[in-house]
Amino acid sequence: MNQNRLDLVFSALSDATRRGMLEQLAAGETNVGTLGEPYDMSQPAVSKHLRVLERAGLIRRTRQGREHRIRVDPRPIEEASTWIGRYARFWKQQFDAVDAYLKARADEARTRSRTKAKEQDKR
Amino acid sequence: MNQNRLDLVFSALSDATRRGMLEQLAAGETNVGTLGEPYDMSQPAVSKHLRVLERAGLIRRTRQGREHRIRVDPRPIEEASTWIGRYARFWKQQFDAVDAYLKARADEARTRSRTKAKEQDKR
DNA sequence: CTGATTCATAACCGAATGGTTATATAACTG
DNA sequence: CAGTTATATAACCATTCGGTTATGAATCAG
Repeated sequence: MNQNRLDLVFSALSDATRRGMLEQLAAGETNVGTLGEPYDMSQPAVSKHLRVLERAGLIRRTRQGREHRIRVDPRPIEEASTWIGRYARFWKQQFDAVDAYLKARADEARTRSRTKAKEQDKR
Repeated sequence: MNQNRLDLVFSALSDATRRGMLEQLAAGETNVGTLGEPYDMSQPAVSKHLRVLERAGLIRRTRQGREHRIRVDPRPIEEASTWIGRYARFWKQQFDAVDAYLKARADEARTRSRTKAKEQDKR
């Protein structure tokens, strides 16, 4: 399908191994072997995970002799964070609004609990 | 593989159709048919996308007659937002620190070059 | 009851995913 | 030079994914 950047980033982040690699890279750039050490998988499997992260633009690599130094490129993460953050904020706000509404209604009900009979809800 | 919650959420978000559905749901809860209208795909395909969102905990459904009312559950998105937000903030901070360092070094180099020029004058 | 509407499920298909082993390439080491 | 090390690539495999068509089940309308 039409794989845009956001698709690739979220897809790359959907694997715990790859998220772990990114977190490991937060401690500083390393080579491929070191990145793969924590995981019980073959070297080609590690190589594939890195290729996925690279295709998503989440890492960059530079050759230093026979080693590949891997470092994070924070820009695509920033993009994804923006999307998801905007969305999360919207729902937090919705939740807070409903919360405030319910609280207000509870207060109101308390103050005129004897005068009011029954409220009809809309929708 | 060992599919934890974060895996499922990011995986669900990695498809533009599903992200679109979530955005559509921000306008309020709807039924399955309405959710699928914007997309050029069969009804079972829509149903499958909803199942993916549901497995990830991103939506909830309630039956009303023959219709299914779909609404967002914002909690898993909040979780994902937390992970990615923390990560994005870390890298922004790193970037800012490097930026500040480079700027400081540039300033220092500027003053040093003036000093060096003076010393050469002395010679 | 009959027929239409809303949705899910089953069965299938091709492509992508995540893993493997085996092999290739390039750089370092003695 | 030969041997070791770091990494990628190829070929393969099972599973998942995103789509399809066909069918089923429940509810609504006349």
